[in-house]
Amino acid sequence: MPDAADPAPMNTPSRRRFRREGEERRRQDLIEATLDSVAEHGLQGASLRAIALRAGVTAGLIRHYFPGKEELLQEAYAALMGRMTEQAKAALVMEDASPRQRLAAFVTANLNVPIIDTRVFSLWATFIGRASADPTLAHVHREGYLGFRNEVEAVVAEVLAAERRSPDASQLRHHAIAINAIIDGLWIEGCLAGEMFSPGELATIGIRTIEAELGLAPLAQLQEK
Amino acid sequence: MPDAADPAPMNTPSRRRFRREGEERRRQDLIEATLDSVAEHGLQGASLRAIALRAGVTAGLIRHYFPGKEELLQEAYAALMGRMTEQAKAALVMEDASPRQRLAAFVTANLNVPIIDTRVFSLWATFIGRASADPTLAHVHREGYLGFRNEVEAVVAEVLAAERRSPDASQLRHHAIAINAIIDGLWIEGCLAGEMFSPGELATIGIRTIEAELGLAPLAQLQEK
DNA sequence: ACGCTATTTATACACTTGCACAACAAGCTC
DNA sequence: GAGCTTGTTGTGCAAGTGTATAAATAGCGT
Repeated sequence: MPDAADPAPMNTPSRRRFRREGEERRRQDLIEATLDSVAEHGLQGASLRAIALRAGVTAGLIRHYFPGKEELLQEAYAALMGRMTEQAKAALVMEDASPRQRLAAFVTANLNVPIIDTRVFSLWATFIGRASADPTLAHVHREGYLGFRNEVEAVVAEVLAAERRSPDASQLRHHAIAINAIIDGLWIEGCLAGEMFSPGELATIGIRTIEAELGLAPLAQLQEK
Repeated sequence: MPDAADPAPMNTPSRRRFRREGEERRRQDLIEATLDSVAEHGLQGASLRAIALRAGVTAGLIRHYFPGKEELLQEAYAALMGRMTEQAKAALVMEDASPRQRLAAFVTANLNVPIIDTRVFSLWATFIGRASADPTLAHVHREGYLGFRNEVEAVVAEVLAAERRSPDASQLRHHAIAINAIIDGLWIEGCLAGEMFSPGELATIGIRTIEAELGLAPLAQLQEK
């Protein structure tokens, strides 16, 4: 049986065809391929060859864009964190909404797809497990965490102000820490055991718990039409 | 310069000295060495040779106690989870304590050393990052999580019963989910940024938030003498 | 004191890994 | 279209990986 896949068997240097992509495009593709590899097989499975295969290039090219594997992983983590916090904050920009509605929307957004997602959780856990040993990863995390918490603190301040309450800085900080913990904890439960919860259940629990934490009368039913 | 480190250079088969340990002892040592390796350098750094070096044996021995690396890692994770839930539950066995005191003690125990610990967190995150891809790890986690949540639910039921309140199963479940999330979330914050909180602060926040969630009057100050 | 056996070491092997470097060609500039 | 830059490929290498297996010895039963 002749080999139909190679019609010209003689003198085949047959180097692989390729296209030159813009630098930014290539870097993003490589970072995305890195995140996919890490999510599927962990840091162990994220070899340069596996990443390159996924990105549709050969392994050597990676060294042309990144000094080494470590830097690629760090940039990938930074990109992941950036996307996560960006999505979370996007839920806060609502015109013509009361602070309380914005807080509820924020919680709901954080406790549903696409933020509740096993792939993202897998990535988050894998990277953060190395944060205590890798100062660069630790720094990236710290930035994202503080940004998130400050965002929470700002909304909480608005909500309480709308209720004619004026908490001091310490109380505000405690509220933000607690609310952050509630969202994080429910997010983890949802990512790890999503099928144990009915749709929207986690968001409902989150809103109720946060309202209790802030001492707000639970008027959740009134908002439903 | 003569080699002072080898006083008998001729005929030195010089096989390494060793002691035979009991099976259980060796297995535990290997598991501990595995956890240490994973905590320090992640799953990538946990090579059989690194683990064996830490355990004071040679790499080949591992295959005498475990079918392969994967099984060793699974048993290590199971051992870790077992230890964590055991420590957590230990805080619940208190004689002559009101349900509410037991709940507070449970929260306090979970939000202080040794449960708040960067090494344990690093291990937890590393393993759980692989749980969505490895059914065995996922099962180990699920067991531990449900055990923990049921424990929480039981204490909550006692606390509410002592308050002459009789929640239905759904309310109880929601309380348990929320409280579990609060503890998990604060645990993560403490592990990742312990120096941002004063001693006992997380436990205080946790207790206050949980009491608000359960609708209990905050009599925390009264318990302080 | 002497085997016996199971624990332990040591070595070998096939394979993967990250990185270095030379060869090549895609596509812009003139 | 010729020439040049540089993005991209392919190959090579030393180090490290998990696993297999043979050789050695520690420590028990007798």
